[in-house]
Amino acid sequence: MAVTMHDVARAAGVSLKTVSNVLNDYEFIRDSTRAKVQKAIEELGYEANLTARSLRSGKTRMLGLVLSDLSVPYYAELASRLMTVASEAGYRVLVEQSNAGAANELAALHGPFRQLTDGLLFTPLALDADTIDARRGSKPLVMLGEHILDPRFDLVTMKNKEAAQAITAHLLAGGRRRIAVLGADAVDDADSPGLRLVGYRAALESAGVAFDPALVVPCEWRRDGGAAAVAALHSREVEFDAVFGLNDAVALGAMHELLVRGVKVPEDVAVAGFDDIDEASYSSPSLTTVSPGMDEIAKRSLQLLLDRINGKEAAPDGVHIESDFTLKIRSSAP
Amino acid sequence: MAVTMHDVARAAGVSLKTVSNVLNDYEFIRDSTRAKVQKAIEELGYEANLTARSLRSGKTRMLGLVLSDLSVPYYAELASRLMTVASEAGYRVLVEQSNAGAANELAALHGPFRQLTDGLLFTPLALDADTIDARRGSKPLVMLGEHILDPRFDLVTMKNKEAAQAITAHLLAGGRRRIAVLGADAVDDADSPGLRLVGYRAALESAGVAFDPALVVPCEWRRDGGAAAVAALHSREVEFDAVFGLNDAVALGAMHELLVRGVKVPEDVAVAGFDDIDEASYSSPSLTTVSPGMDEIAKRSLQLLLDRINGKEAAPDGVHIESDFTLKIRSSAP
DNA sequence: CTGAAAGCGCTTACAG
DNA sequence: CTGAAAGCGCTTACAG
Repeated sequence: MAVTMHDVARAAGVSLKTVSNVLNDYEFIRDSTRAKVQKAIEELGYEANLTARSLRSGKTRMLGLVLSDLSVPYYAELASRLMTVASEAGYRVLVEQSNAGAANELAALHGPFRQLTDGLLFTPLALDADTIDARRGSKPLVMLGEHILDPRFDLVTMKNKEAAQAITAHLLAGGRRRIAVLGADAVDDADSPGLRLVGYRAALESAGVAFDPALVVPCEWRRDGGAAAVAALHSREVEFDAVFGLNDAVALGAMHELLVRGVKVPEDVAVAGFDDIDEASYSSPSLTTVSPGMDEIAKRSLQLLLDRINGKEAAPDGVHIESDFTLKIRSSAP
Repeated sequence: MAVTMHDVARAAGVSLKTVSNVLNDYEFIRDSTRAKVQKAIEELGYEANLTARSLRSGKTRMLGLVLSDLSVPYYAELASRLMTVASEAGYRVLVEQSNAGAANELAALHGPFRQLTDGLLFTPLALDADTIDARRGSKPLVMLGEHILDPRFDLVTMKNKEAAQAITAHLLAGGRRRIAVLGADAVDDADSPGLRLVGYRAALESAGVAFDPALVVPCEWRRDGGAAAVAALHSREVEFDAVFGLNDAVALGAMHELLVRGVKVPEDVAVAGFDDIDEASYSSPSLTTVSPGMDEIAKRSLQLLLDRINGKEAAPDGVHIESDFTLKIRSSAP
């Protein structure tokens, strides 16, 4: 049996409430009383029972993080940073992997997972805004990423269009004219791929280069997706002098496939990505990409969520935070 | 206010205990009673309060996972698999990052983190066996990795020595004679680096190749560590025709640095790693490495922990599980 | 500034 | 097979 507040109260010769007051930093306690209680806590090695505290207070001091798959480097790096920031604020992060499945996303939105957390950082990939709004529950919910862009929600996003436009402009400035885009459907939508494609087209237009739908190849946002997309371009005999992978994994997979096929990077084909995961600095050649400001995203999304939890942010509509980006020019597209 | 068991009991016209029996799949309930209760649960949308259940039962159905840094690909991939396996067993995984610091490891071993979990998967890097044993607490604890090899603990390890020996033998069979080892001190100890170094030396000996301490370069097990180690070898003008990075990150960082310096891989220098992270298949050239059986490690370590929690594994001494390895021969060292 | 009491929502002996 | 009661260890009004 663990030591309880009762034991501490008895040892210190005070009531339960007084122990509670000391534990919760209540202001008006006589110094002598506080000292007695703290001495008893030390001597008995008392540790507050978090479960009991949660049951009574209704707060768990855990935050939920829903993402598709923790083994995806971008998510792993984001989760790691979020945990660090959360821990400084006295919170833990409980991760739930959705595998981008609607059923899993729905399950994370209420049910046990939600119950265990005081607020949710949610990267939706399958559900739409109305579905989420209908089941959002009463606890704070902050959306990460671009799948949902709806003023009803708190959103933390990156400047997808502007960043994609900037990196495409960089490729164009390097003399590239046939820039393949890997990871988007030719259909424009408001999702991350769609927004990045819009940026790509805007850059082409500014440079007076015609858009060729044959250069747009849909694929999974993974290394093998990028590799398969390059293979598809080759088998269709589409010519290109640059590749813009809509995330780093796609770009790195594409680069691998190009090099395997004897294509020189960047001499024959320049390669650019998006995310600036750690690996991008250490690939060979190192990968030109966009840094979407992951530190800023981690810090500000967590702060927003905590402000909602503590009632410090009271805007009735959603707050929209957009992180800044920077171009990382490396060897794959100098 | 959420719906409680009281509400369900009232709606179904039964007692609290009966509702509890239905929820906990107690055998001897009349079908008609069970049906009544289930109907009430459905209609009211009742969900059990996990915090209350935990307080009463002393079980949280959460498992702790302590590792140095979730943004390290090997740990991210392991955590992802563990979460998937745990979730199938009805458990969640709470991750704690230690940054390989003794204070953090100690804090994870008891205190709030331990309280929140029914058992711990622990990757110690800083603490020694005696310190851990003194504070291990009463809840199940399974050690991952080789830092602690002590029969007092349940251990899940990989065949470090044998695997390192096998991959070194592969490099030797390819005609390499000056194989640099990155990521070990020249001192043999029983830790992962030490064991892998022992395997390396055993392979040299079998092949009748003399061991040269100048080829052993200590470094952090990260991409930048591998890169720095290659730079150090070059500045010391040590000649070598192969690199064995003691994990994939080191090998990939080393390969990057070699290519940047105009060294051809594998023509001039062959490169091999250890771990078989996803990235190893997609680097350029793709990385020859050892797959330590991460799926097996995830499954068996979790099973062992659950068996301890449920009292199914009662061996008084620690159980030692060793996963099998396979060589992955790729382009960096064919 | 401190105390006595109630109650968060469950599970678990104990009866019957 | 089911019920009434106690209690897990806290926090929170309510008094004083």
